[in-house]
Amino acid sequence: MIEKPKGTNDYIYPESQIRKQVINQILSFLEKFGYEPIETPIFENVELFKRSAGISSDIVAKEMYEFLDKKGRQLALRPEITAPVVRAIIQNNLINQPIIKLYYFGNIFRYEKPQKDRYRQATQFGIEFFGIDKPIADFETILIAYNIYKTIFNLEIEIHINSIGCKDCRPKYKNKIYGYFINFKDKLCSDCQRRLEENPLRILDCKNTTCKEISQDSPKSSEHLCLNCKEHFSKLSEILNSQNIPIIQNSLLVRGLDYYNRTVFEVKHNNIDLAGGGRYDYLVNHISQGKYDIPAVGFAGGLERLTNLLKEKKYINKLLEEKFKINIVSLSEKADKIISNIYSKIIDKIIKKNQNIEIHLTKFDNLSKALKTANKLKINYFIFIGEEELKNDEITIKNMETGKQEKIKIENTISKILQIIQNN
RNA sequence: GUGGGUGUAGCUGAGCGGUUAGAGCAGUGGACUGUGGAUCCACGGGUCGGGGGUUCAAGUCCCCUCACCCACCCCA
Repeated sequence: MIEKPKGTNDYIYPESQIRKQVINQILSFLEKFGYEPIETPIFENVELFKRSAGISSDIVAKEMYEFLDKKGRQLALRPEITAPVVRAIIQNNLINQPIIKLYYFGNIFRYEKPQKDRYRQATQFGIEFFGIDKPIADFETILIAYNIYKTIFNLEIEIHINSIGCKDCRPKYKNKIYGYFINFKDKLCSDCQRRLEENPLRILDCKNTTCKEISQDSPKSSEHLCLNCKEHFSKLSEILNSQNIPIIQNSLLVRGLDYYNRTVFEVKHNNIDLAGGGRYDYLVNHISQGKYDIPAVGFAGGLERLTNLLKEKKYINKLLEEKFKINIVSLSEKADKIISNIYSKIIDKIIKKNQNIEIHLTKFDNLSKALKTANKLKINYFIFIGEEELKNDEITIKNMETGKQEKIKIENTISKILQIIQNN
């Protein structure tokens, strides 16, 4: 037996149905804000990720699925989707538009040790908003992320938010942090001793008790922002507060991708990170190698974390409401043609009227079995022709809930069925 | 990548050195051959995750391996 690769999943009913409905709700919601869909390849040149998400991030440095194709091109399965979107808007000359609002939905791949909520092939949705560097764009992005979880799925969430500064103030802050932690080097955990040299900001994120205590008195990013960054962040906070978006200012929040600047945020439920994002004003410049310079902000959310959570919350029952089901059954070889004809006509009408019903065509030798099967399928109306009906050119229609049934002439079947559908 | 736990029928669980691996649910057939859901009866289904070892004897003990789960790490 060949089994699926580690960290991957098959999604079968009912989970496949839940996923479909959850993602449909999210995507149609995003379109209300004027976002348009974009699709990019699931593999790209390795360089795209190394130069954007950053060589110092674990995602790129340790977790990428890299491979050579038959001509020796260095490729990678995408570990995130922001860099590909940026690449795509540059390559397709969308860059001249004053603002660009895009959303995506697709798989990402990370070579990690799998657990619940964490798979090697995962599904992300997200938005990217290009063209506005003002806090109002950050606000819109956070508002959308908030409403996806709060309004659509009714989840209690926290928005953690921070500003990590810009290319002017961030290096200075980094130096301060380094200068602070170097004094405690021996007390830091082994990971943090390594981080101190690679990216000292990450120490702020450490869960080790000693490191946490040391971090308490470290220089706070909010106190080391330049005036512009400080103003940007305080304006954003003001707007969010005025709209009663429950934010938690978390000066220890540092995100794992190198391209962020200024605003970074995470959407959390209990301790689960549902989504993360922020501003990346230099990424377009970076990927276009200095040709274009466009500010941007966005976020990405994980579909699996959301659906796993919804399963626990029993929200899914709502998503799996039964459709109205009709079963058309032949009980005799001689009835097959008539039944098939009725079936195809009904299907034709349903398609034209866009009715939300489910229709099953079955064939049994014995009525008892046919009914048992219909029962398992949770059929609402059971319609059949057997020897008895054939004698008088009739068809029997049975309501499975009440058990009531009636015989009608075959030629009246379609209009009767349509009438039943209409009434339900 | 580090540490820990789990893996027995389609699903959920017993069994923890000793007959032919046991149960509930699900499935199939029948009681009931043109009327379902209920009940009763019968039946089918297992390389006990995989490989190796210890032993007269291994689902049970040991080693390796694979997968899943948990805590780190990291992150969606």
